[in-house]
Amino acid sequence: MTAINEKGQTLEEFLASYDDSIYRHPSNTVDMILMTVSEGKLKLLLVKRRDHPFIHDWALPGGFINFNEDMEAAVRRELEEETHITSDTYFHQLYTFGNKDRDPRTRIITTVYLSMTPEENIRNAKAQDDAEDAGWFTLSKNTISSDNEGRRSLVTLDEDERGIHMEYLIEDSAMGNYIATTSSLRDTSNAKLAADHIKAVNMALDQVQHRAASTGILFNLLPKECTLREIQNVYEAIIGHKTDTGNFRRDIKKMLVPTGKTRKIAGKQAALYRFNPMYSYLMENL
Amino acid sequence: MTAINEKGQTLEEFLASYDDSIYRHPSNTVDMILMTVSEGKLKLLLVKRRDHPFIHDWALPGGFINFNEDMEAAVRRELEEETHITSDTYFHQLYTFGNKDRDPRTRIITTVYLSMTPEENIRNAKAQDDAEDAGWFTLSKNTISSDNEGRRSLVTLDEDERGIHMEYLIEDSAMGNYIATTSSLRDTSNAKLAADHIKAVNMALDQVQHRAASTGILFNLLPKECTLREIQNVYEAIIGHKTDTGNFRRDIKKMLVPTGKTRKIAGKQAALYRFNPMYSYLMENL
DNA sequence: CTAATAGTGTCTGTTAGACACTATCTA
DNA sequence: TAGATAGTGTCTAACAGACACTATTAG
Repeated sequence: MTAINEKGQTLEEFLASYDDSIYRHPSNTVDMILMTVSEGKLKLLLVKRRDHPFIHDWALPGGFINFNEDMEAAVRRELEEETHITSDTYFHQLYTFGNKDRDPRTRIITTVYLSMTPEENIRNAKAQDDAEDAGWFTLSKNTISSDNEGRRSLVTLDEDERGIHMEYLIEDSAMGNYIATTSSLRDTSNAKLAADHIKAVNMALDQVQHRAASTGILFNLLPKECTLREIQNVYEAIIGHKTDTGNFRRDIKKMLVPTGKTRKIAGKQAALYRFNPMYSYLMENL
Repeated sequence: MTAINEKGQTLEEFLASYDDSIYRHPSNTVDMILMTVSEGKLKLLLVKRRDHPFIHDWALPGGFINFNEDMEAAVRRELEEETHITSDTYFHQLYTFGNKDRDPRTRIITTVYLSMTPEENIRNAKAQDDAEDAGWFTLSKNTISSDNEGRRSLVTLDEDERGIHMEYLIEDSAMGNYIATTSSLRDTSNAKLAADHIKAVNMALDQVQHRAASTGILFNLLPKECTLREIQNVYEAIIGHKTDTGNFRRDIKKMLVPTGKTRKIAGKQAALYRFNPMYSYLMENL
């Protein structure tokens, strides 16, 4: 392991002479799509920015990655700050946004993580010091037109307590061999999302809706043991419409193990199940 | 648009006083999974590192993102350097790797892009100044065991001219609601991949194999007009095994438009088709 | 004619959507 | 008993895998 480079340096000598301070470097942040299901609706946490830039806009919670901090550690830190829970919250990487002009402060490259937690794990996420407010927004996406040229959809974010309504037009169109997506604020609403956050929200919605059917991702929104009806309620909140109970039960059972236990809300007792990720299609799929 | 923050600053005043030079910043790079199909095999371009760190290891081609350069622009720049073509090469973002110790030089956060190009577009990719060699490696992945606990697979990278063989063991196992993946160099081979590049290679293989069946991604490996047999050859190279011709033709035609033209290699003339991305399942899927 | 490539037809088991039905518990 | 929740059974159309078959061209 004492290989030498063309300048005759060992690795240690090379590293000692390595200096990248002559270059200006981007800043790196993590942002967080934090989803939960509450009252049969898919919800997203947004914080209202207290300072420039994008002052008073609603933004994804997030922050800078410390130089000596793993990206996942930064996500966990942000999650704990927002949800006040230290237990493991599920998240996975969604996308990295790095357009050079996406933030007026400096070059900021942000990696967005999609995280989910059961409603009961959230202790009233409250505004942090960099936010003047925080709220859970109901998320939905509806196709308004679709043909061989492309598809147009509407992504809406609603917060009832504060009466906030945001509406973005998403256009997917054929570009050679792939689909290009653009998004634009639709009406002169009373609020808007900061920076390019609508892109992340739209990607997250698409991904969650797609994976809800083929992977066990929705179990991150449920307690470890749950009834078939609870699973179906979460599924319907994600996809945005009702689905057939018989068919849903027939199919979801392939991913479940009965616990033998039961629980009752009203009427008949309901059997409790546990999710086994290896039984799901996760292995075959992505 | 002259909103004022709590310090009484306008956006302009805020930006003038903004200074993040007191923090040490990570470096940001893009790396590239460049795939093509040649002689019925899925190939990946790797370059052999000329300098520390990971000297003499095989690595994904890539480089630093300039401070004033969009990430996609950096990818295009790297692609042109490697393939010597300026025409549009397809690519999409795969994943961002940012563990704090992944590179001994400094904190380096790299975003990996998956790109594909038809074989005829490659002008003999040659080693750049930071590489002492470059080669196209045949990629394959085989499951060696699978049960309710997890799955073990082997990813192999082979280069015949130089007689290079690399073999990595990939282990997927159930962790709560999701699947954790680990990878390890399997045998004491004559070569290995730099840094954490095997993770990116494995993710890329999984993603391409999965998407080959449900999206039109493989058309990025083909000329604009092609025969059904050419499409099937590329498909089989990606998934790594033969498939039924009748069934494949029946299904792939849903994404295609006949051009009316024909072409002949030997035997019967073959009809030429063109891919229409909107006919594919891309819209419904991810 | 044969060899080589291109392309079709059909059977069958599995799956997905639609929908009508039964079961258990409380008040 | 009614009302609420839990859970089942069945029909059918669409789809996917297996596989046998026909078509066109060169020499």
